[in-house]
Amino acid sequence: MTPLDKTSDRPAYQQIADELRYKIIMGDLSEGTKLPSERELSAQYGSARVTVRQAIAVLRSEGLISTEHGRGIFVRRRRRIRRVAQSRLSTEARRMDKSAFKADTINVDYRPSVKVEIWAEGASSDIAEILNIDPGDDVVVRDRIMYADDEPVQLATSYFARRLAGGTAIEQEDSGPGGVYARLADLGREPVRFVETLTSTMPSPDITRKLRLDSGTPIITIERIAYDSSDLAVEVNSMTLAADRYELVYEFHS
Amino acid sequence: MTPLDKTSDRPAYQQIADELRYKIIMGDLSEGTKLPSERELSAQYGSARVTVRQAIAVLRSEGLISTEHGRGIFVRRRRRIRRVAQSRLSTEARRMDKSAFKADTINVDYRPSVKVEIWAEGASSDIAEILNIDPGDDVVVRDRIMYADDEPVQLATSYFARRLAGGTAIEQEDSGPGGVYARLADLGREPVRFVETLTSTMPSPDITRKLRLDSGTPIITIERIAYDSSDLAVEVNSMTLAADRYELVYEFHS
DNA sequence: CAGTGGTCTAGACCACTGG
DNA sequence: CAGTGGTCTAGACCACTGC
Repeated sequence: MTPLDKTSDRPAYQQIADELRYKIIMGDLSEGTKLPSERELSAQYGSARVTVRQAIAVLRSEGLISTEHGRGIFVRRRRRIRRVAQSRLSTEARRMDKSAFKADTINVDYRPSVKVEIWAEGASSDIAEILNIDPGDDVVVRDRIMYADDEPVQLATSYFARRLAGGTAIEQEDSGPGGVYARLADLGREPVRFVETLTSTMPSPDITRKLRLDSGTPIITIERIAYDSSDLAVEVNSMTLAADRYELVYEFHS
Repeated sequence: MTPLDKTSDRPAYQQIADELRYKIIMGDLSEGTKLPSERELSAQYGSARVTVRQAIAVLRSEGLISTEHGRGIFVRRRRRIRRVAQSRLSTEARRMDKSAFKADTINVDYRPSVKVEIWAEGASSDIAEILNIDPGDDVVVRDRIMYADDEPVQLATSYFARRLAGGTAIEQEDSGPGGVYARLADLGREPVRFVETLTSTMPSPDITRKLRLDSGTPIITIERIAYDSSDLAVEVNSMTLAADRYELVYEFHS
Protein backbone atom coordinates (compact mmCIF):
# COMPACT_ATOMS: atom_id res chain seq x y z
CA MET A 1 0.00 0.00 0.00
CA THR A 2 1.33 3.42 -1.00
CA PRO A 3 1.42 5.85 1.92
CA LEU A 4 -0.26 9.24 1.52
CA ASP A 5 1.73 12.02 -0.07
CA LYS A 6 1.35 14.77 2.51
CA THR A 7 2.99 17.32 0.22
CA SER A 8 0.55 16.69 -2.63
CA ASP A 9 -2.25 19.12 -3.40
CA ARG A 10 -4.51 16.16 -3.91
CA PRO A 11 -6.64 15.69 -0.81
CA ALA A 12 -6.08 12.61 1.33
CA TYR A 13 -9.51 11.13 0.58
CA GLN A 14 -8.85 11.42 -3.16
CA GLN A 15 -5.47 9.75 -2.83
CA ILE A 16 -7.06 6.89 -0.94
CA ALA A 17 -9.83 6.63 -3.52
CA ASP A 18 -7.26 6.78 -6.33
CA GLU A 19 -5.32 3.84 -4.98
CA LEU A 20 -8.35 1.68 -4.36
CA ARG A 21 -9.84 2.59 -7.74
CA TYR A 22 -6.61 1.64 -9.44
CA LYS A 23 -6.54 -1.73 -7.72
CA ILE A 24 -10.13 -2.39 -8.72
CA ILE A 25 -9.64 -1.44 -12.36
CA MET A 26 -6.38 -3.39 -12.57
CA GLY A 27 -8.12 -6.42 -11.15
CA ASP A 28 -6.01 -6.65 -7.99
CA LEU A 29 -9.34 -6.35 -6.26
CA SER A 30 -11.70 -8.45 -8.32
CA GLU A 31 -15.49 -8.62 -8.37
CA GLY A 32 -17.00 -9.45 -5.04
CA THR A 33 -13.74 -8.99 -3.14
CA LYS A 34 -14.09 -7.58 0.34
CA LEU A 35 -12.07 -4.48 1.09
CA PRO A 36 -10.39 -3.82 4.44
CA SER A 37 -12.73 -2.29 7.01
CA GLU A 38 -12.96 1.46 7.38
CA ARG A 39 -11.11 1.30 10.67
CA GLU A 40 -8.35 -0.78 9.12
CA LEU A 41 -8.00 1.60 6.20
CA SER A 42 -8.01 4.49 8.62
CA ALA A 43 -5.09 2.93 10.50
CA GLN A 44 -3.26 1.95 7.31
CA TYR A 45 -3.40 5.46 5.87
CA GLY A 46 -3.06 7.27 9.18
CA SER A 47 -6.20 9.29 8.51
CA ALA A 48 -9.38 9.84 10.45
CA ARG A 49 -12.14 7.39 9.74
CA VAL A 50 -14.30 10.19 8.34
CA THR A 51 -11.64 10.79 5.72
CA VAL A 52 -11.61 7.14 4.70
CA ARG A 53 -15.39 7.25 4.53
CA GLN A 54 -15.12 10.18 2.12
CA ALA A 55 -12.91 8.06 -0.13
CA ILE A 56 -15.39 5.19 0.09
CA ALA A 57 -18.21 7.59 -0.84
CA VAL A 58 -16.33 8.62 -3.98
CA LEU A 59 -15.91 5.05 -5.17
CA ARG A 60 -19.50 4.21 -4.36
CA SER A 61 -20.67 7.21 -6.37
CA GLU A 62 -18.63 5.88 -9.28
CA GLY A 63 -20.42 2.58 -9.02
CA LEU A 64 -17.22 0.66 -8.27
CA ILE A 65 -18.04 -0.62 -4.79
CA SER A 66 -21.03 -1.18 -2.59
CA THR A 67 -21.16 -1.09 1.18
CA GLU A 68 -23.19 -3.47 3.28
CA HIS A 69 -24.02 -2.50 6.81
CA GLY A 70 -22.42 -4.82 9.32
CA ARG A 71 -20.73 -6.87 6.58
CA GLY A 72 -18.17 -4.77 4.82
CA ILE A 73 -17.21 -3.06 1.56
CA PHE A 74 -17.27 -5.05 -1.67
CA VAL A 75 -16.19 -4.63 -5.29
CA ARG A 76 -19.20 -4.45 -7.59
CA ARG A 77 -20.00 -5.62 -11.10
CA ARG A 78 -22.78 -7.45 -12.75
CA ARG A 79 -23.67 -8.85 -16.13
CA ARG A 80 -25.90 -6.74 -18.29
CA ILE A 81 -29.10 -7.69 -20.04
CA ARG A 82 -28.83 -7.10 -23.76
CA ARG A 83 -31.92 -5.34 -25.04
CA VAL A 84 -32.10 -5.26 -28.83
CA ALA A 85 -34.73 -2.74 -29.83
CA GLN A 86 -35.99 -4.04 -33.15
CA SER A 87 -35.83 -7.79 -32.96
CA ARG A 88 -37.58 -7.83 -29.60
CA LEU A 89 -40.67 -6.21 -31.00
CA SER A 90 -40.79 -8.04 -34.29
CA THR A 91 -43.88 -9.80 -35.45
CA GLU A 92 -41.95 -13.07 -35.52
CA ALA A 93 -40.95 -12.72 -31.90
CA ARG A 94 -44.62 -12.39 -31.04
CA ARG A 95 -45.44 -15.48 -33.02
CA MET A 96 -42.97 -17.37 -30.90
CA ASP A 97 -44.92 -16.19 -27.89
CA LYS A 98 -41.97 -14.59 -26.21
CA SER A 99 -42.65 -11.41 -24.39
CA ALA A 100 -40.02 -8.85 -25.23
CA PHE A 101 -38.63 -8.77 -21.73
CA LYS A 102 -38.35 -12.50 -21.38
CA ALA A 103 -36.52 -12.71 -24.70
CA ASP A 104 -34.06 -10.07 -23.46
CA THR A 105 -33.14 -11.95 -20.34
CA ILE A 106 -32.76 -15.37 -21.86
CA ASN A 107 -29.60 -14.54 -23.76
CA VAL A 108 -27.73 -13.98 -20.51
CA ASP A 109 -29.21 -16.84 -18.62
CA TYR A 110 -31.34 -14.86 -16.23
CA ARG A 111 -34.58 -16.21 -14.92
CA PRO A 112 -37.14 -13.56 -15.86
CA SER A 113 -40.35 -12.76 -14.06
CA VAL A 114 -42.84 -9.94 -14.18
CA LYS A 115 -45.31 -8.49 -11.69
CA VAL A 116 -48.26 -6.77 -13.31
CA GLU A 117 -50.89 -4.36 -12.01
CA ILE A 118 -53.69 -3.04 -14.14
CA TRP A 119 -56.18 -0.27 -13.64
CA ALA A 120 -58.08 2.43 -15.50
CA GLU A 121 -57.78 6.14 -14.89
CA GLY A 122 -58.40 9.49 -16.55
CA ALA A 123 -55.68 10.35 -19.03
CA SER A 124 -53.22 13.13 -18.27
CA SER A 125 -53.05 15.84 -20.90
CA ASP A 126 -49.70 14.55 -22.20
CA ILE A 127 -50.91 11.00 -22.63
CA ALA A 128 -54.26 12.11 -24.03
CA GLU A 129 -52.61 14.22 -26.69
CA ILE A 130 -50.38 11.39 -27.86
CA LEU A 131 -53.17 8.80 -27.87
CA ASN A 132 -55.51 11.22 -29.61
CA ILE A 133 -58.20 11.16 -26.95
CA ASP A 134 -59.68 13.88 -24.75
CA PRO A 135 -57.95 14.68 -21.46
CA GLY A 136 -59.78 12.79 -18.73
CA ASP A 137 -60.92 10.06 -21.10
CA ASP A 138 -60.14 6.70 -19.57
CA VAL A 139 -56.91 4.92 -20.27
CA VAL A 140 -55.98 1.37 -19.38
CA VAL A 141 -52.75 1.39 -17.40
CA ARG A 142 -50.48 -1.64 -17.28
CA ASP A 143 -47.87 -1.16 -14.60
CA ARG A 144 -45.08 -3.75 -14.49
CA ILE A 145 -42.01 -4.55 -12.52
CA MET A 146 -39.54 -6.81 -14.33
CA TYR A 147 -37.22 -9.08 -12.40
CA ALA A 148 -34.10 -11.02 -13.37
CA ASP A 149 -33.39 -13.75 -10.86
CA ASP A 150 -35.80 -12.03 -8.48
CA GLU A 151 -33.92 -8.75 -8.62
CA PRO A 152 -35.93 -5.82 -10.00
CA VAL A 153 -34.29 -4.44 -13.13
CA GLN A 154 -36.98 -2.45 -14.88
CA LEU A 155 -40.21 -0.56 -14.25
CA ALA A 156 -42.64 -0.02 -17.10
CA THR A 157 -45.98 1.71 -17.33
CA SER A 158 -48.03 1.42 -20.51
CA TYR A 159 -51.11 3.43 -21.44
CA PHE A 160 -53.81 2.44 -23.93
CA ALA A 161 -57.01 4.27 -24.82
CA ARG A 162 -59.76 2.42 -22.97
CA ARG A 163 -62.01 2.99 -25.95
CA LEU A 164 -59.61 0.69 -27.76
CA ALA A 165 -58.33 -1.72 -25.12
CA GLY A 166 -61.37 -1.96 -22.88
CA GLY A 167 -62.85 -5.44 -22.67
CA THR A 168 -59.83 -7.08 -24.29
CA ALA A 169 -57.08 -9.23 -22.79
CA ILE A 170 -55.03 -6.04 -22.55
CA GLU A 171 -56.99 -5.45 -19.36
CA GLN A 172 -55.97 -8.88 -18.06
CA GLU A 173 -52.79 -9.70 -16.21
CA ASP A 174 -52.10 -12.42 -18.72
CA SER A 175 -52.57 -10.67 -22.01
CA GLY A 176 -52.44 -13.96 -23.91
CA PRO A 177 -50.10 -15.42 -26.54
CA GLY A 178 -47.84 -12.77 -28.07
CA GLY A 179 -48.77 -10.22 -25.42
CA VAL A 180 -50.52 -6.89 -25.74
CA TYR A 181 -49.12 -6.15 -29.18
CA ALA A 182 -50.69 -9.33 -30.51
CA ARG A 183 -53.99 -8.18 -28.97
CA LEU A 184 -53.68 -4.82 -30.68
CA ALA A 185 -53.04 -6.71 -33.92
CA ASP A 186 -56.24 -8.72 -33.28
CA LEU A 187 -58.05 -5.38 -33.15
CA GLY A 188 -56.58 -4.40 -36.51
CA ARG A 189 -54.26 -1.91 -34.84
CA GLU A 190 -50.95 -3.73 -34.94
CA PRO A 191 -48.09 -1.49 -33.90
CA VAL A 192 -45.59 -1.22 -36.72
CA ARG A 193 -43.55 1.87 -35.91
CA PHE A 194 -41.88 2.71 -32.61
CA VAL A 195 -40.19 5.86 -31.37
CA GLU A 196 -38.04 5.62 -28.25
CA THR A 197 -36.72 8.69 -26.47
CA LEU A 198 -33.95 8.00 -23.96
CA THR A 199 -32.43 10.00 -21.16
CA SER A 200 -30.15 9.00 -18.34
CA THR A 201 -30.11 10.55 -14.88
CA MET A 202 -29.50 9.67 -11.28
CA PRO A 203 -32.55 8.13 -9.60
CA SER A 204 -34.86 9.74 -7.10
CA PRO A 205 -35.02 8.03 -3.69
CA ASP A 206 -38.34 6.52 -4.73
CA ILE A 207 -36.84 4.80 -7.78
CA THR A 208 -33.76 3.78 -5.82
CA ARG A 209 -36.02 1.91 -3.46
CA LYS A 210 -38.19 0.29 -6.11
CA LEU A 211 -35.24 -0.94 -8.16
CA ARG A 212 -33.10 -1.58 -5.07
CA LEU A 213 -30.30 0.39 -6.67
CA ASP A 214 -26.84 0.65 -5.22
CA SER A 215 -25.67 4.22 -5.00
CA GLY A 216 -23.67 5.22 -8.03
CA THR A 217 -26.16 3.52 -10.35
CA PRO A 218 -27.84 5.76 -12.93
CA ILE A 219 -31.20 5.01 -14.48
CA ILE A 220 -32.17 5.05 -18.13
CA THR A 221 -35.61 6.42 -18.87
CA ILE A 222 -37.23 5.38 -22.14
CA GLU A 223 -40.46 6.85 -23.42
CA ARG A 224 -41.79 4.70 -26.22
CA ILE A 225 -44.69 5.47 -28.48
CA ALA A 226 -46.05 2.68 -30.68
CA TYR A 227 -47.87 3.59 -33.90
CA ASP A 228 -50.11 1.47 -36.06
CA SER A 229 -50.03 1.34 -39.85
CA SER A 230 -52.19 4.48 -40.04
CA ASP A 231 -49.54 6.20 -37.94
CA LEU A 232 -51.88 6.58 -35.01
CA ALA A 233 -50.41 6.09 -31.55
CA VAL A 234 -51.79 2.99 -29.86
CA GLU A 235 -49.53 2.74 -26.82
CA VAL A 236 -47.40 4.99 -24.66
CA ASN A 237 -44.84 3.13 -22.58
CA SER A 238 -42.71 4.79 -19.94
CA MET A 239 -39.80 2.62 -18.82
CA THR A 240 -37.20 3.01 -16.11
CA LEU A 241 -34.15 0.74 -16.32
CA ALA A 242 -31.41 0.08 -13.79
CA ALA A 243 -28.52 1.28 -15.95
CA ASP A 244 -26.02 -1.19 -14.49
CA ARG A 245 -28.15 -4.11 -15.62
CA TYR A 246 -28.67 -3.14 -19.24
CA GLU A 247 -27.00 -2.71 -22.57
CA LEU A 248 -29.25 -1.30 -25.29
CA VAL A 249 -28.84 -2.06 -28.97
CA TYR A 250 -30.36 -0.07 -31.81
CA GLU A 251 -29.98 -0.73 -35.49
CA PHE A 252 -31.01 1.58 -38.28
CA HIS A 253 -30.41 2.38 -41.91
CA SER A 254 -29.54 5.66 -43.58
CA MET B 1 -38.60 25.69 7.27
CA THR B 2 -39.64 22.46 8.96
CA PRO B 3 -37.53 21.68 12.02
CA LEU B 4 -35.90 18.26 12.28
CA ASP B 5 -37.94 15.44 13.74
CA LYS B 6 -35.59 14.14 16.42
CA THR B 7 -37.82 11.16 17.10
CA SER B 8 -37.79 9.98 13.49
CA ASP B 9 -35.70 7.03 12.38
CA ARG B 10 -34.76 8.99 9.32
CA PRO B 11 -31.30 10.49 9.82
CA ALA B 12 -30.94 14.24 10.11
CA TYR B 13 -29.01 14.62 6.85
CA GLN B 14 -31.75 12.76 4.99
CA GLN B 15 -34.46 14.93 6.52
CA ILE B 16 -32.57 18.03 5.45
CA ALA B 17 -32.03 16.60 1.95
CA ASP B 18 -35.72 15.62 1.78
CA GLU B 19 -36.90 19.14 2.52
CA LEU B 20 -34.53 20.80 0.07
CA ARG B 21 -35.30 18.21 -2.62
CA TYR B 22 -39.01 18.80 -2.17
CA LYS B 23 -38.58 22.55 -2.56
CA ILE B 24 -36.51 22.07 -5.70
CA ILE B 25 -38.96 19.65 -7.31
CA MET B 26 -41.94 21.80 -6.36
CA GLY B 27 -40.26 24.80 -7.91
CA ASP B 28 -40.00 26.80 -4.68
CA LEU B 29 -36.31 26.77 -5.45
CA SER B 30 -36.09 27.27 -9.19
CA GLU B 31 -33.23 26.74 -11.61
CA GLY B 32 -30.16 28.75 -10.76
CA THR B 33 -31.46 29.75 -7.32
CA LYS B 34 -28.81 30.07 -4.66
CA LEU B 35 -29.39 28.05 -1.50
CA PRO B 36 -28.53 29.29 2.00
CA SER B 37 -24.89 28.74 2.91
CA GLU B 38 -23.84 25.59 4.72
CA ARG B 39 -23.28 27.54 7.91
CA GLU B 40 -26.73 29.12 7.65
CA LEU B 41 -28.40 25.76 7.07
CA SER B 42 -26.39 24.33 9.95
CA ALA B 43 -27.77 27.07 12.25
CA GLN B 44 -31.31 26.77 10.86
CA TYR B 45 -31.46 23.03 11.45
CA GLY B 46 -29.39 23.02 14.62
CA SER B 47 -27.04 20.41 13.18
CA ALA B 48 -23.30 20.27 12.73
CA ARG B 49 -22.02 21.63 9.48
CA VAL B 50 -20.72 18.17 8.53
CA THR B 51 -24.27 16.90 8.73
CA VAL B 52 -25.56 19.61 6.43
CA ARG B 53 -22.71 18.81 4.05
CA GLN B 54 -23.87 15.21 3.99
CA ALA B 55 -27.34 16.38 2.93
CA ILE B 56 -25.79 18.56 0.25
CA ALA B 57 -23.75 15.59 -1.00
CA VAL B 58 -26.95 13.56 -1.38
CA LEU B 59 -28.62 16.20 -3.54
CA ARG B 60 -25.49 16.70 -5.59
CA SER B 61 -25.29 12.97 -6.25
CA GLU B 62 -28.88 13.16 -7.49
CA GLY B 63 -27.88 15.86 -9.93
CA LEU B 64 -30.23 18.39 -8.35
CA ILE B 65 -27.70 20.98 -7.18
CA SER B 66 -24.15 21.98 -7.86
CA THR B 67 -21.72 23.57 -5.45
CA GLU B 68 -19.27 26.29 -6.43
CA HIS B 69 -16.32 26.90 -4.21
CA GLY B 70 -16.41 30.35 -2.67
CA ARG B 71 -19.74 31.19 -4.34
CA GLY B 72 -22.45 28.98 -2.96
CA ILE B 73 -24.89 26.17 -3.71
CA PHE B 74 -27.14 26.40 -6.74
CA VAL B 75 -30.12 24.57 -8.22
CA ARG B 76 -29.14 22.84 -11.47
CA ARG B 77 -30.85 22.10 -14.76
CA ARG B 78 -29.97 22.50 -18.34
CA ARG B 79 -31.56 22.04 -21.72
CA ARG B 80 -30.81 18.84 -23.55
CA ILE B 81 -29.56 18.33 -27.05
CA ARG B 82 -31.96 16.17 -29.02
CA ARG B 83 -30.05 13.53 -30.93
CA VAL B 84 -32.23 11.73 -33.46
CA ALA B 85 -30.37 8.63 -34.60
CA GLN B 86 -31.63 8.06 -38.12
CA SER B 87 -32.28 11.48 -39.58
CA ARG B 88 -28.88 12.70 -38.50
CA LEU B 89 -27.07 10.12 -40.57
CA SER B 90 -29.31 10.24 -43.61
CA THR B 91 -27.91 10.74 -47.06
CA GLU B 92 -29.97 13.90 -47.39
CA ALA B 93 -28.46 15.39 -44.27
CA ARG B 94 -25.05 14.84 -45.79
CA ARG B 95 -26.11 16.56 -48.99
CA MET B 96 -27.05 19.59 -46.96
CA ASP B 97 -23.51 19.56 -45.64
CA LYS B 98 -24.54 19.43 -42.05
CA SER B 99 -22.38 17.32 -39.83
CA ALA B 100 -24.52 15.15 -37.61
CA PHE B 101 -23.43 16.88 -34.44
CA LYS B 102 -24.03 20.38 -35.76
CA ALA B 103 -27.51 19.37 -36.87
CA ASP B 104 -28.23 18.03 -33.39
CA THR B 105 -27.35 21.24 -31.65
CA ILE B 106 -29.13 23.63 -33.96
CA ASN B 107 -32.59 22.59 -32.89
CA VAL B 108 -31.97 23.87 -29.39
CA ASP B 109 -30.15 27.00 -30.35
CA TYR B 110 -26.71 25.95 -29.19
CA ARG B 111 -23.61 27.17 -30.93
CA PRO B 112 -21.77 23.99 -31.91
CA SER B 113 -18.05 23.55 -32.35
CA VAL B 114 -15.73 20.60 -32.67
CA LYS B 115 -12.07 20.05 -31.91
CA VAL B 116 -10.48 17.31 -33.99
CA GLU B 117 -7.26 15.36 -33.64
CA ILE B 118 -6.17 12.75 -36.14
CA TRP B 119 -3.47 10.12 -36.07
CA ALA B 120 -2.67 6.60 -37.19
CA GLU B 121 -1.94 3.66 -34.94
CA GLY B 122 -1.88 -0.11 -34.89
CA ALA B 123 -5.37 -1.52 -34.44
CA SER B 124 -6.35 -3.18 -31.18
CA SER B 125 -7.64 -6.72 -31.54
CA ASP B 126 -11.24 -5.61 -30.93
CA ILE B 127 -11.17 -2.91 -33.57
CA ALA B 128 -9.26 -5.09 -36.01
CA GLU B 129 -11.80 -7.86 -35.77
CA ILE B 130 -14.70 -5.53 -36.45
CA LEU B 131 -13.00 -3.74 -39.34
CA ASN B 132 -11.84 -7.04 -40.79
CA ILE B 133 -8.14 -6.26 -40.74
CA ASP B 134 -5.19 -7.88 -38.98
CA PRO B 135 -4.40 -6.78 -35.44
CA GLY B 136 -1.62 -4.22 -35.63
CA ASP B 137 -2.62 -3.09 -39.13
CA ASP B 138 -2.86 0.67 -39.19
CA VAL B 139 -6.10 2.46 -38.47
CA VAL B 140 -6.86 6.13 -38.93
CA VAL B 141 -8.15 7.56 -35.66
CA ARG B 142 -10.33 10.66 -35.58
CA ASP B 143 -10.64 11.91 -32.03
CA ARG B 144 -13.15 14.68 -31.44
CA ILE B 145 -14.47 16.79 -28.63
CA MET B 146 -17.84 18.37 -29.34
CA TYR B 147 -18.84 21.62 -27.68
CA ALA B 148 -22.18 23.38 -27.28
CA ASP B 149 -21.66 27.06 -26.46
CA ASP B 150 -18.04 26.24 -25.61
CA GLU B 151 -19.03 23.61 -23.07
CA PRO B 152 -17.84 20.08 -23.87
CA VAL B 153 -20.80 17.73 -24.27
CA GLN B 154 -19.44 14.73 -26.14
CA LEU B 155 -16.24 12.82 -26.84
CA ALA B 156 -16.02 10.65 -29.93
CA THR B 157 -13.28 8.46 -31.34
CA SER B 158 -13.68 6.93 -34.79
CA TYR B 159 -11.55 4.22 -36.35
CA PHE B 160 -11.14 3.49 -40.07
CA ALA B 161 -8.90 0.96 -41.76
CA ARG B 162 -5.94 2.93 -43.08
CA ARG B 163 -5.93 0.71 -46.15
CA LEU B 164 -9.29 2.32 -46.90
CA ALA B 165 -9.07 5.83 -45.49
CA GLY B 166 -5.37 6.55 -46.00
CA GLY B 167 -4.67 9.44 -48.36
CA THR B 168 -8.29 10.63 -48.31
CA ALA B 169 -9.86 13.65 -46.64
CA ILE B 170 -10.76 11.33 -43.77
CA GLU B 171 -7.21 11.94 -42.63
CA GLN B 172 -7.76 15.70 -42.72
CA GLU B 173 -9.23 17.82 -39.95
CA ASP B 174 -11.74 19.18 -42.40
CA SER B 175 -13.09 16.06 -44.03
CA GLY B 176 -14.90 18.10 -46.70
CA PRO B 177 -18.57 18.59 -47.61
CA GLY B 178 -20.79 15.97 -46.02
CA GLY B 179 -18.02 14.78 -43.71
CA VAL B 180 -16.34 11.40 -43.48
CA TYR B 181 -19.41 9.45 -44.51
CA ALA B 182 -19.53 11.35 -47.77
CA ARG B 183 -15.84 10.48 -48.28
CA LEU B 184 -16.58 6.82 -47.67
CA ALA B 185 -19.37 7.13 -50.23
CA ASP B 186 -16.85 8.63 -52.67
CA LEU B 187 -14.82 5.46 -52.18
CA GLY B 188 -17.83 3.33 -53.01
CA ARG B 189 -18.19 2.30 -49.38
CA GLU B 190 -21.11 4.42 -48.25
CA PRO B 191 -22.32 3.42 -44.80
CA VAL B 192 -25.91 2.31 -44.98
CA ARG B 193 -26.47 0.34 -41.81
CA PHE B 194 -25.63 1.37 -38.26
CA VAL B 195 -25.65 -0.54 -35.00
CA GLU B 196 -25.45 1.43 -31.78
CA THR B 197 -24.85 -0.21 -28.41
CA LEU B 198 -25.59 1.99 -25.40
CA THR B 199 -24.70 1.78 -21.75
CA SER B 200 -24.92 4.34 -18.98
CA THR B 201 -22.58 4.54 -16.01
CA MET B 202 -21.01 7.06 -13.70
CA PRO B 203 -17.89 8.66 -15.18
CA SER B 204 -14.30 7.98 -14.24
CA PRO B 205 -12.39 11.02 -12.91
CA ASP B 206 -10.70 11.31 -16.31
CA ILE B 207 -14.01 11.66 -18.15
CA THR B 208 -15.37 13.96 -15.46
CA ARG B 209 -12.49 16.30 -16.17
CA LYS B 210 -12.70 16.14 -19.95
CA LEU B 211 -16.46 16.77 -20.03
CA ARG B 212 -16.33 19.11 -17.01
CA LEU B 213 -19.14 17.12 -15.44
CA ASP B 214 -20.89 18.13 -12.27
CA SER B 215 -21.06 15.34 -9.78
CA GLY B 216 -24.29 13.42 -10.06
CA THR B 217 -24.06 13.42 -13.86
CA PRO B 218 -23.95 9.99 -15.54
CA ILE B 219 -22.42 9.38 -18.94
CA ILE B 220 -23.88 7.53 -21.88
CA THR B 221 -21.44 5.42 -23.85
CA ILE B 222 -22.38 4.56 -27.42
CA GLU B 223 -20.42 2.14 -29.57
CA ARG B 224 -21.46 2.53 -33.17
CA ILE B 225 -20.47 0.33 -36.07
CA ALA B 226 -21.22 1.55 -39.59
CA TYR B 227 -21.63 -1.02 -42.37
CA ASP B 228 -21.57 -0.52 -46.13
CA SER B 229 -23.99 -2.08 -48.60
CA SER B 230 -21.92 -5.30 -48.60
CA ASP B 231 -22.37 -5.40 -44.83
CA LEU B 232 -18.70 -4.81 -44.17
CA ALA B 233 -17.82 -2.56 -41.27
CA VAL B 234 -16.24 0.69 -42.42
CA GLU B 235 -16.17 2.68 -39.19
CA VAL B 236 -16.13 2.03 -35.48
CA ASN B 237 -17.14 5.04 -33.40
CA SER B 238 -16.90 5.14 -29.64
CA MET B 239 -18.82 8.04 -28.11
CA THR B 240 -19.12 9.37 -24.59
CA LEU B 241 -21.98 11.78 -23.89
CA ALA B 242 -22.66 13.97 -20.88
CA ALA B 243 -26.02 12.45 -19.97
CA ASP B 244 -27.49 15.67 -18.61
CA ARG B 245 -27.02 17.38 -21.96
CA TYR B 246 -28.66 14.78 -24.18
CA GLU B 247 -31.93 13.18 -25.12
CA LEU B 248 -31.59 10.34 -27.62
CA VAL B 249 -34.30 9.39 -30.10
CA TYR B 250 -34.52 6.11 -31.99
CA GLU B 251 -37.17 5.09 -34.43
CA PHE B 252 -37.69 1.62 -35.82
CA HIS B 253 -40.24 -0.63 -37.45
CA SER B 254 -41.38 -4.08 -36.50
C1' DC C 1 -20.69 -11.16 21.43
C1' DA C 2 -17.12 -8.61 18.46
C1' DG C 3 -16.76 -6.37 14.27
C1' DT C 4 -18.84 -3.90 10.70
C1' DG C 5 -20.77 0.31 8.46
C1' DG C 6 -23.98 4.59 9.59
C1' DT C 7 -24.56 8.86 11.89
C1' DC C 8 -23.19 12.87 14.37
C1' DT C 9 -20.60 16.59 17.00
C1' DA C 10 -17.61 20.76 17.61
C1' DG C 11 -14.33 22.36 16.41
C1' DA C 12 -10.02 23.72 12.98
C1' DC C 13 -7.63 25.41 8.86
C1' DC C 14 -7.41 25.92 3.77
C1' DA C 15 -8.75 27.79 -0.95
C1' DC C 16 -11.67 30.25 -3.66
C1' DT C 17 -14.94 34.32 -4.87
C1' DG C 18 -16.26 38.86 -5.15
C1' DG C 19 -16.79 43.40 -3.54
C1' DC D 1 -11.44 41.67 3.19
C1' DA D 2 -15.59 38.72 4.72
C1' DG D 3 -18.04 34.89 3.27
C1' DT D 4 -18.19 30.76 0.83
C1' DG D 5 -17.38 25.74 0.12
C1' DG D 6 -13.46 21.95 0.83
C1' DT D 7 -10.88 19.18 3.90
C1' DC D 8 -9.75 17.05 8.21
C1' DT D 9 -9.50 15.45 13.20
C1' DA D 10 -10.72 12.59 17.31
C1' DG D 11 -13.72 11.23 19.27
C1' DA D 12 -18.93 9.20 20.35
C1' DC D 13 -22.99 6.24 19.91
C1' DC D 14 -26.20 3.47 17.01
C1' DA D 15 -27.74 -0.50 14.02
C1' DC D 16 -26.74 -4.40 11.56
C1' DT D 17 -24.24 -9.01 10.66
C1' DG D 18 -22.63 -13.35 11.78
C1' DC D 19 -20.43 -16.40 14.77
